[in-house]
Amino acid sequence: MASLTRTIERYINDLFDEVEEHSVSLRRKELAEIFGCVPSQINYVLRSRFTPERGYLVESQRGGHGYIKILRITYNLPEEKISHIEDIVGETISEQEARRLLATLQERGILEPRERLLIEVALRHAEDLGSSEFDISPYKRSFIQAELLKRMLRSLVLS
Amino acid sequence: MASLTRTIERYINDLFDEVEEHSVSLRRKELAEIFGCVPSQINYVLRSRFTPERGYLVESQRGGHGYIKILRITYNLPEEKISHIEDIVGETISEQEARRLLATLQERGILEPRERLLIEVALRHAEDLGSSEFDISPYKRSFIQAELLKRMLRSLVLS
DNA sequence: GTATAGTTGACTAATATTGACCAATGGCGT
DNA sequence: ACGCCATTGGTCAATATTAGTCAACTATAC
Repeated sequence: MASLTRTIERYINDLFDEVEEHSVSLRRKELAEIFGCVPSQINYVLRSRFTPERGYLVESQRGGHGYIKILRITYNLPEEKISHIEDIVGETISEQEARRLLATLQERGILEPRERLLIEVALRHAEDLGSSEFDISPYKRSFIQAELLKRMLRSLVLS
Repeated sequence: MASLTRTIERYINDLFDEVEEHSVSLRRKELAEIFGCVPSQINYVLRSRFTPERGYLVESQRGGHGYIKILRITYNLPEEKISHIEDIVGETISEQEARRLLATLQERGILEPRERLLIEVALRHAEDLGSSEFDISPYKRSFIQAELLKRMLRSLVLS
């Protein structure tokens, strides 16, 4: 049994491929009927899959002529991409957040698999060192890892 | 008695051979039932065998329709190549030696420029942290950097 | 005999799905 | 203009389902 959420996510991604635009529009109720689910399921898909972390923004309007519009974030300059990445990583980052971000970046073709691997190895090394070798607090470890991650991603964007 | 961990490891490796893909997907609970063990045993196998350092990445999701996906980025790690890395890098390494090694590897086409960049950034970060943030001796810093370098090169299985 | 690796299970955390209730918008009748 | 109300999307909480963590215990290797 396939996951409803993933099915709807794929459907929306296919829409993006078809229109070849930076945005797609849809009607929540219609989409829910297509997939035979409650309308709020669509909100769940948007909230969990089409987030800024994954490079999307969502606009919507209620009432008559209501709609949902999904925008794919684009960058005109490398600096914009860097600042977006820095926003997402933030001051500190959990191992889980970091891994998810890397998966997304690979998914979007920003990172090669081998590059993702190198970054994960470096983060893990920092974690190992901070937790066992030295006795760094979890907060500071996540701060250090955020800094390392930002540096590595920054270097790639500029290369 | 063959170890459960090794048995499950072989099972997953066989899956890779069968599907001839870069990734395989599992359900933790199913796998545990196949081998008649507790689910957390699967986590142990993943943690100890399918690590980034060995060229694998693991993605997973909890909840409904949860899964575990193992990605094989690099593999076929011949023991002699790995020990070769250990020999070249050694116990400690200076920044200069590291740079020279990376330049050579890139010239030989073993490392992509972006991969070299990632490694240099990680080494630099370790150096910065060890010298200014904490107060680590130069010897220990070069030891830590050698360890990091070896881990990153090992993950890519270079010779 | 000690250190390392493997095994187990109780407890924790995250994700997907559903539905009842809430909020906003615009058209239409007055 | 105003207000009703049909229409459209949003929020939240309950529940089921799945994976993760951690620490104690056992087995194996040196």
